Amino acid sequence: MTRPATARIALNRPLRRLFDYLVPAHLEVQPGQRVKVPFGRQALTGLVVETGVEPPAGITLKPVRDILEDWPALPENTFRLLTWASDYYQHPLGECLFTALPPALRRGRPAHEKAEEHWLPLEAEVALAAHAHKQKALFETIKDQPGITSSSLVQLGYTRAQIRNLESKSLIAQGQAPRQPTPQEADELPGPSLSPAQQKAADQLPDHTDQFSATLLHGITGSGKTELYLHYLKSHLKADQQALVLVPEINLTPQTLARFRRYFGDRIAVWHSALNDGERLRTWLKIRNGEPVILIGTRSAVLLPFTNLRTLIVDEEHDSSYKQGDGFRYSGRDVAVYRAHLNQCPVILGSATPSLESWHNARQGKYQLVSLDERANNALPPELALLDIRSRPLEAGLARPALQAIKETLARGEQALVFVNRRGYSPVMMCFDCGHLEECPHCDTRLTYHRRDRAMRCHHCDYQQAASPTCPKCESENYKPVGQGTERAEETLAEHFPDTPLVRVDRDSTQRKGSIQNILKRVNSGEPCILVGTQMLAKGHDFPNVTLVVVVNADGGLFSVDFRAPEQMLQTLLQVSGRAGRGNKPGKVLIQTCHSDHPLLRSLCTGNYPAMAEQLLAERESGQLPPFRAMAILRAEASTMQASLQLLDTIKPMTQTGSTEVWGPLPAVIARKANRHRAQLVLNSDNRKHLNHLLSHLCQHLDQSKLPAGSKWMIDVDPQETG
DNA sequence: AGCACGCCGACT
DNA sequence: GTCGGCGTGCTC
Repeated sequence: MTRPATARIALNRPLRRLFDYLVPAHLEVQPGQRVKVPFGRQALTGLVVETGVEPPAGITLKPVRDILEDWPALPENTFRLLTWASDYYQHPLGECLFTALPPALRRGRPAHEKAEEHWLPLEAEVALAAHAHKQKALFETIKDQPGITSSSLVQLGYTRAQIRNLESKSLIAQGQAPRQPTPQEADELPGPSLSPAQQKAADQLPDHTDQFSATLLHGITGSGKTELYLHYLKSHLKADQQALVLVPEINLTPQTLARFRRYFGDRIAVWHSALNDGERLRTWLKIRNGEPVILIGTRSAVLLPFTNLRTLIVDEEHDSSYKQGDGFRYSGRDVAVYRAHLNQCPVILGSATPSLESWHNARQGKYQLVSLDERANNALPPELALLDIRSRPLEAGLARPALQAIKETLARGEQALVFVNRRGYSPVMMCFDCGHLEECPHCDTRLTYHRRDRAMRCHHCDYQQAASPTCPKCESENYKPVGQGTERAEETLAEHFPDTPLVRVDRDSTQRKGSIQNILKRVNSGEPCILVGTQMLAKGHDFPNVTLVVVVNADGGLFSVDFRAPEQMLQTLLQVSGRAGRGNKPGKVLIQTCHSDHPLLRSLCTGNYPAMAEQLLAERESGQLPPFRAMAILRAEASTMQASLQLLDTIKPMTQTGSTEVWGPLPAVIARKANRHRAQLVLNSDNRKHLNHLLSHLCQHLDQSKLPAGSKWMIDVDPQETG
């Protein structure tokens, strides 16, 4: 008796289980392949996990309806990577596997792209109605860049209707794409030239792209890490090989891209949240087909189905945005390291302020440490100084000496940057008579005041209301914003420096597409100005004429409940300090604080990150915190706090094993979000393997047990936010 | 997650 | 009498 052909299939559903199907004789399936299957009374796209399985007893299998293509959408190494990640992060396999597919393929669409439309001009000049500015501009763009694609035009702000309009007037037509340089030609483009210090670092980078190595590249701000990446890829990546460069979302600017394109031409491809479904599918197919792309991408790019990936680079590896904050809570950086291991290829982690995890790994010899401690172009490191603001009069947060320093900087024809560390300092409206603070009706948070549209918003749910001109409680008119938001700093600076342009950079002022580009262009013109802004200013940008950085308040991270706060504070402050003095003029950084004798701030002023990292690591070790132990958080939410705590209380006994210490259950720092009451149990283990097994058991148990209505739980492995 | 089934309140 | 609210249970 021969067994019928069967397949075990993963579905894009939050279910920690797989489903078995019969495979009809006329179909052939293999792991990683997309299939269409009946599920309840719906038809879903599934991914084959295993074939020839013994189905559980007492279940009548349904047959696979069809295959979507006869090749595996997920090649073996990508499949193995995701299987590992599903187990490591305790997230359902189906959802993990589907994150590696572009939206079109998740929905069961066919795996080929619509041909790209390329446009050519048919006339040399156009006679259009005088008011048709957009159409004229569109025509000019096509004339300047013959062969430009519809999607590029849409990105430039034109609409498909406008394109169709010009086509109907026979002014443009679809035509041949400009010839793409072949990989060989891209290979012949010159590489960047390196300074002696850069060359010395380059010589220490791994030689082989066919064996695993992990390198931590610690390069101070302005030392030219990107040149090193480019040089490395130029000299080691072969013409038929693929590479991945992971970057934080906000670092993926047209400037970064242009730098890579200069050396690799059209071998460069991008992957980030702003791509549309068509662009996603096209790039996904390129990668799946093994085209020798160098992909610049954000977090999720590490999950793409590369078939010949020979080098991984993680830029700004300390950046907390590499950790996904909901759903499949993976770390793009950590998955990249594992992927390099699976592929037997090098991974380079670069940062001016490496994460303590990576620093620890380097110290233990798991990663090779390569240091680049000279700035490029003979620029000097900035000089850092603390400015104690205890009992000094402040004007919207700025002390007299800080204002004086700004004045002197402007007088020299240079630019100043005022950095507002907004963590914990959102502009809140307060009544100065009765002390009333407006709270979100659905969350345990304060509402934040947005001057632009006079709105009060909650940053944790979608609640908003109009700002009242008087105190909602006592109707006093003495109702004003407190704290040091960028808007207030901007006002005061405008009063002090009426003749100097002020440039504000924060989420509000840069929401419009391309507005940050305009801002940067203006700053780079070099005219004296004052930049005022938040985190967005801290990273990556190169402002050659900024010679002074003022940090309005450095104290946010010193006494936080989150154990990562001091690390993140130092990283942010060093990154923003790195904006000063990148050109040929020396830079100065003034850090306002109420704790000028705090050892962390003192060592910050030395600018010596390795010493700071050692100090922070010593604290982590004495507290038995990561990276000295593995941490996972079991979070619960329910309609009451009591229900959340109770759920965790019943689970707690299961988590107490020899190698695991358990804290809690405790209410989360923001105990109520969108009317859900949240609590958590923190698990700490000396042994990552034990912790992983414990979590697997826990999931199994929780999946089987019936939870009270409305209760939910989730697991966060290597949590970034402990609140 | 969907989707259906199921058992109680306000509509023609 | 029924349309529809969302609680609960199941999906190979």
